[in-house]
Parts: sequence; C-alpha cells; structure tokens
Amino acid sequence: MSLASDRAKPNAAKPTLYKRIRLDIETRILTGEWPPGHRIPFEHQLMARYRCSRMTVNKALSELAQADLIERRRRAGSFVRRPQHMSAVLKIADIRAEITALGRAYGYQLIDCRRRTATSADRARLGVSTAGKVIAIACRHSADNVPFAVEDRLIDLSTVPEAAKADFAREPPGSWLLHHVPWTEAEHTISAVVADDHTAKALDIAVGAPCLVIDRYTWRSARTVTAVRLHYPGETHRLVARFKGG
Amino acid sequence: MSLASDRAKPNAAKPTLYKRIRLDIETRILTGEWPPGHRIPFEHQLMARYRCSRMTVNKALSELAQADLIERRRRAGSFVRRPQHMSAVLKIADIRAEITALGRAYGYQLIDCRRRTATSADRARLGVSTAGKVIAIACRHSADNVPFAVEDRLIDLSTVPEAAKADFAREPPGSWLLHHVPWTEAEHTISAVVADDHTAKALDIAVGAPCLVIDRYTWRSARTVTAVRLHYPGETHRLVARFKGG
DNA sequence: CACGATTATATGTCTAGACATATAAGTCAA
DNA sequence: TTGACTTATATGTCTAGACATATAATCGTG
Repeated sequence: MSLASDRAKPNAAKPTLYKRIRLDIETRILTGEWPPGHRIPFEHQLMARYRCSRMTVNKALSELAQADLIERRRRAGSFVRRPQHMSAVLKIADIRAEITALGRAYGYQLIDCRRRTATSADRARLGVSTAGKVIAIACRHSADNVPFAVEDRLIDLSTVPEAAKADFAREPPGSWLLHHVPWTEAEHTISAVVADDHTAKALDIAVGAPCLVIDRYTWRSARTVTAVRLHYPGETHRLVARFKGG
Repeated sequence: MSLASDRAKPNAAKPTLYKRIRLDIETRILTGEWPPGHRIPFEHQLMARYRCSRMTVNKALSELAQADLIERRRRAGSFVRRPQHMSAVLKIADIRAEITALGRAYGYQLIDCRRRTATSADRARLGVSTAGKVIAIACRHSADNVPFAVEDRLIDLSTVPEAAKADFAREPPGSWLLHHVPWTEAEHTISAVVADDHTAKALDIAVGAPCLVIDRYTWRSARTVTAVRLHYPGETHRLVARFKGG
C-alpha cells in the first residue's frame, strides 16, 4: 500500500504514526483547545485525517483512555475527561537510594533488632490475627553523617520467612525488602508531630522540633509484609511529588 | 475461525481474551511465580497457548509494558521488571471535596484577597520573571466548624485572566481553579513545621504544635498557574496514599 | 583471542478487513 | 407524554497477514 512508502521517506518524522496521533490529541487537550467534555473526532474521521487504518487510531485513543485523559463511550464517541482530582506520583525510593541519588554519603546504624512471637500490639500493627514470628527493627539512616531518618519496623516472618536469614546490621531492612519482596502494595500515612525525647536524641534535633512521620503498611497478595514508621526532621526533609492533573 | 465459537460459549469467561492474557501474566508476576528478570513466553508461544493472533497477545503485553510491569526488548523477549522504586498515587482532591467525601460539613472563610502587580517575592514564588498582575489569597477551610487547613495562595493572572472575575469569597480558589483550569501539572513539597503565632491562631491550635505543610506549585503548558501553601494541624490531619510496587 | 560483518529472531508498527456489543436516537403504540 | 421496541452507529475486540528495526548470536578473518 502507499502508506509504506510514505513512512519510508528519508525525512519522515521519527515517531510512529499512532504516537503522533496520540501526541496531537494530547496537546490539544493540555493546551485547553479541547476542553473537558469536548468530543474528539470519531475514529473514522481520524482515519481519514491521518490516512491510516482504524487499528492505528484505535491504539492511540486506547492509550489516551488508559491514561484517563479521555473517556470512550460506545455509540457516543470519545470525550475529554473532566479532571476530578489531582493524583500525585510520589516517589519514595528506599532511603539508601534516595540519599545516594542526592549525591550524599549514605550511613546506616542498626539500633535494635529482635525476633519474637508477635505480641498483641504487633498483631494490631500488622493487621494479622495469628501470632506468628516477627522481626522488630529500629535503625537510623544518615546523609553525610547527619541523621536523615529513624525507622521503626516490624516484618511478618510468616509472609517473608527469608527475612530470618537477612543481615540487617549490614543492609537496611527497606533495601533488603525492596530487592527480595517485589511487587508489593502499600498504604502510606503522612503526618506531622513534634519530636519526643527519644526521637530528638536519635535525630539530633531539639525536643519539640517538628518531624514528618510516614507510616507505611505493606502487603503482597493480601498477606502483610511489613509495617514501618519513619521519622524525618521536618525542617530539613521534604517529600517532593510531581503531580499530573486528572 | 474456531476461536469465535470458543468465545461464543455461553459459559465463557466474561473478560475478553487479551484481558485474560494480561491478567494471567500479571498474576504470575504479582505472586512471585515469575520473579524479576524472568523472561515471559515469547509472543508466538502465547499465540499457541491461547490460540489467538499475535496482535491479541501483543496488546496484552503492551499494556503490561505501559504499566512498567514488564520490559520488552527486541530480539531478546519480554522480562519481568525489577521494582526500582515505590510510586504512590496520592489523591489530593480539592479540600472541599475531601471534606465532603468524609461526610463532614465543609466551611470556608476568606481571610484576605488582594490583586496587585507581582512583587519580587511574588515573582520568585511563582517562578516568573515578568511583573504581571497576581491575586494573593489567604483563606481557611474547616470541617464541622473545626479548622481544617489554612491556605496562602498566589494566582498568576497573566496565565488565568478569568480568575479576576471569580468570587473567592463564595468559592474556594482551589475548587475554582480545579474546575476552570483543567489538566495542570504540579509539584508538591510536603514538610513539617511547628505552628507560629499566626498559624496557631488561624488553626485554633497551640503555638508550637506540629503542622503538616504542603507547598503546591501548579503550571499548565509551561505557564505558571498558581502557588499555594497549606498548613494542616499535624496531629489530626493525615495524608493517605495507596502505593503500588513498581 | 579480538573484532567486524552477517544472520536470525523477537518485538514494533501497520493494514484491511470482520463480527460483537453497548447505547443514543428514532419509532410507535398506549 | 411516556414507555417499549427497533435501528443505526461508534467503539471493543480480533484476525492473518506484512514490512521495519533493533540486537543477540554466529561466523569469519586477522
């Protein structure tokens, strides 16, 4: 067909056709030229405009629908979606990676590590009912020898039995878990507190200074993996999140 | 072809074939049966296993690749990706919607609203160099008559001229912007501070109590829209984020 | 053994059809 | 006017091919 030779033109644009279609539409939406609720051209119209088959425009539109930029309705057409909420992609890499990425020297101290049968408090924190074995860890992360965060963690050994063999004096539990327990899900709760005596000492800040607290509860396939609470000195540490309207 | 009749079986599974393929592979990855680095079957093998055309398995694999669950390499095959970071989808709806969703009564008070030519401090905060007009707003949100957050916002009128006509005594600026300036991008910085005199009074908390601070810088197509700083009482408010390993 | 050229192969994109399906819109009767 | 039925249509999924392209593997040569 003729299109093949069109694509074979030496000065042809680099991106493939469906990507160009997607980008064209995306641009019109993002600039506001096509506001929320606007019906974008039907597939057969786009076929004519771009001189391509339906599968090609369908691929472009499907990806836009997957990204929630448009909504597709049978018989009615495709419409620019109204933004309902802001959703952030907040990268919380493991702390070692985070510090290393900042070009700072990572330091780690294990404060306490003990294996025990889950207490009722442990079970409540992990959200499990059976009293299996757990590992409780307290440790501290530092950047350029300045305290960066203190960590208080519980690992459910019935979900991650391999953790019994890990050496948490050498490797931070967050890094170990990230590399040994892939594809977890988690729920984070972020709050602010003032430093108590114990936290202040560990972070080398004043009692009463603000701290950012992250509680992370992690599971894999409905099984609890770990629960962790991180204290960051609030005046120096910041979580940065890039958002995308949607 | 025979597949059509297979799909037409009255007791056939509801989801379409490519979705079934995608789910099958996703399940194996999420359960750890196929660990990171594992090469998943070639397209022609999946074609044989599911008795379908290459486009169908390709669609399933493409979506998995888009979701960063697998990595596809020409000539080599498709591989389960190693999780590098945790990415959170942190929903920060506009505050009115957030409070309403909690089933609480939303209250709003405009504290101060003035229009002015951007000062150098304003320009620095918005990240613009030209001295256009801006709107500076201070307001407070409450839930069930309890202070929920105080807001300090700057809107760039050269990007959003319609904002000049908005009535921010009636409608919170966040809600107004969300509905009138779709498809923005934003960067959030979350930190913790202790309440100063002014903030303590506005939030009805003690001086020195912890506060969660969110700085949000919003733009659309390379143009600054607004910069806002929100103070939340840290002991009562929590940001919750669902995460997905990846 | 090192290194450049060749080849085989898996993915990337695309076509020109097809039938399925949800549903907006129109039609008709009560 | 209202509700039930029919129809038209846009999307959803799928096929059986095709050529393009990046690159792992092989081969041959110095």
